[in-house]
Amino acid sequence: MIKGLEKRLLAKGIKPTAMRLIVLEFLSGQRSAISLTELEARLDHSDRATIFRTLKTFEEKGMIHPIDDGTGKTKYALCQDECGDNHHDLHIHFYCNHCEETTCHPGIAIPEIHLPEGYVMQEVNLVVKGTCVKCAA
Amino acid sequence: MIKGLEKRLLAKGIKPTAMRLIVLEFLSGQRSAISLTELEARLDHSDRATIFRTLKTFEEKGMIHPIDDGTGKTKYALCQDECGDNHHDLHIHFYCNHCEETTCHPGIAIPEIHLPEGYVMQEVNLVVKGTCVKCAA
DNA sequence: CTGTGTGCAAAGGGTTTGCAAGTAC
DNA sequence: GTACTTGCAAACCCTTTGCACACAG
Repeated sequence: MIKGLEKRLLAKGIKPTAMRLIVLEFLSGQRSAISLTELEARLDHSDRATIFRTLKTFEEKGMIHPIDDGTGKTKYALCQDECGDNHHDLHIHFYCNHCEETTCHPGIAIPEIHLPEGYVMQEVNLVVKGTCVKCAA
Repeated sequence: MIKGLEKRLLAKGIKPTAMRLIVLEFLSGQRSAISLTELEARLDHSDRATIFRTLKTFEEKGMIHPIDDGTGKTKYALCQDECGDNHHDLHIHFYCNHCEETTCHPGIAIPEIHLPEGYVMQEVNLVVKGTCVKCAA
């Protein structure tokens, strides 16, 4: 199990330290995006700064992507394998007003957008807010 | 001129104080959204907290809407008259990576999004980042 | 030895609140 | 007088950096 995680880190050019494996393992077991503060709380014996830098490293290497869901706290989620280089949040994020969880929905592509003449689009961030399937029941 | 602004405040049920008129006047002359810090800098002799509460009041009364463009700073822009009650950012916001200005584009509707079964959509936040027409030239 | 990773502490940057004085009705 | 605004100050929250120690190659 840990072996698999190590390989994933190495594949992205990240040296697999204990801390990084722990963070990656936690992210793998998460289906929703998680914030730095939340991570710190879940991973005992861990320092905010260290986790922060771990996340930054992961982000640089294209292992995770940051999500700004409008709560003011940046959350992180694992990239899909297909992410490749330009993993610029090319999918929809859903924020549930009830459980306050943010989830990725790679299945739903971002619809085409027609900007006015002269505008150049580089990134798109689409956050849908509402009630998730768990909370709607 | 000030008369017109006063009427707009009264129409929304906001008591037109000096401070509020100043803030509203400034917002009216802005084509891009503006943050609290920026507003404080532009409006001399004004207190951050006062402007903050003024903005909150405006927001509650549906006079302006907050925009989270991913910069970490909440920005505000006047609502269109058509906003009505459910002025939940039903239009696209464009953030220019060059001039760092965020603009509203009410003309571009948010495309329809098909969520998975069981999800209830309440709000949509769509921020497109790139280069605006001014900076692209 | 040398470079990288970690932990503690503290600085930063922005938002938000408490409280007392001021203003309008 | 009563209710609402304003201004100053400070608390807050999260993110980010500095610095010294630990560790691996």
